[in-house]
Amino acid sequence: MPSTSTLPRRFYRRDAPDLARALLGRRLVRVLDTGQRLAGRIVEVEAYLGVEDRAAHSFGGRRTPRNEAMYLDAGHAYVYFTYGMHWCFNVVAGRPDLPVACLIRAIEPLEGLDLMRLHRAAKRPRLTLRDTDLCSGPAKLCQALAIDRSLNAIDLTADRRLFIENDSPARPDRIAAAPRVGVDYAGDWADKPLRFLLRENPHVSRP
DNA sequence: ATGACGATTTACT
DNA sequence: GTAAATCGTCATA
Repeated sequence: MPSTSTLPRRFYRRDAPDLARALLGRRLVRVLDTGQRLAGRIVEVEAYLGVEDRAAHSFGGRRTPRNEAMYLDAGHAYVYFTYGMHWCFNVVAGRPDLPVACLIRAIEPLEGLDLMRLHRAAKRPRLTLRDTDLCSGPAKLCQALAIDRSLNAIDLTADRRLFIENDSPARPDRIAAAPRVGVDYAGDWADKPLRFLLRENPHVSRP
């Protein structure tokens, strides 16, 4: 019987591309106030490299109330609001005061699918939700797992509401790299292969 | 005080 | 394929 445990601080303390690859295959777990457990396997992650990365919120050393969590120690959560309606969840990488992070773009739902479906379908009665529609995007998975501002800046190595378990990592030969999504404004940085995903996995945000 | 803009998703032609 | 939805955040004044 395989045992799992919450990933420790040292797991997160590395540069963002390394952490992004290492996160693939791990289990992201959300425990609601009711005790209900929701979880999925991480299948797609993007790396944001910090001050030199034009696509990053911390580009040029920018530090505002919104992105303050990027400057925390590795293993903290950076949750931000965008497009007037969506939340996105990042895992902070690096070390304190280095504003680098990994955006979790998709997970393969494993636990609590019925509740995920309810979360996703709220106010969207016309939407037919296949399993592959539940968590196949950064804002979709936040909806499904009920991740919002209340979880910004929490410590993923210590918080009982949101953490990542030490499941088997993805085999390196199963990992593909591609340009990041939605960062066309970032010039040269838009083309760099900083999006990592599991090959031929149907739960990624796009092939 | 104001205006432009999103690390997106969904609906529609 | 295109466009709407929708508003917090930030830079500028």
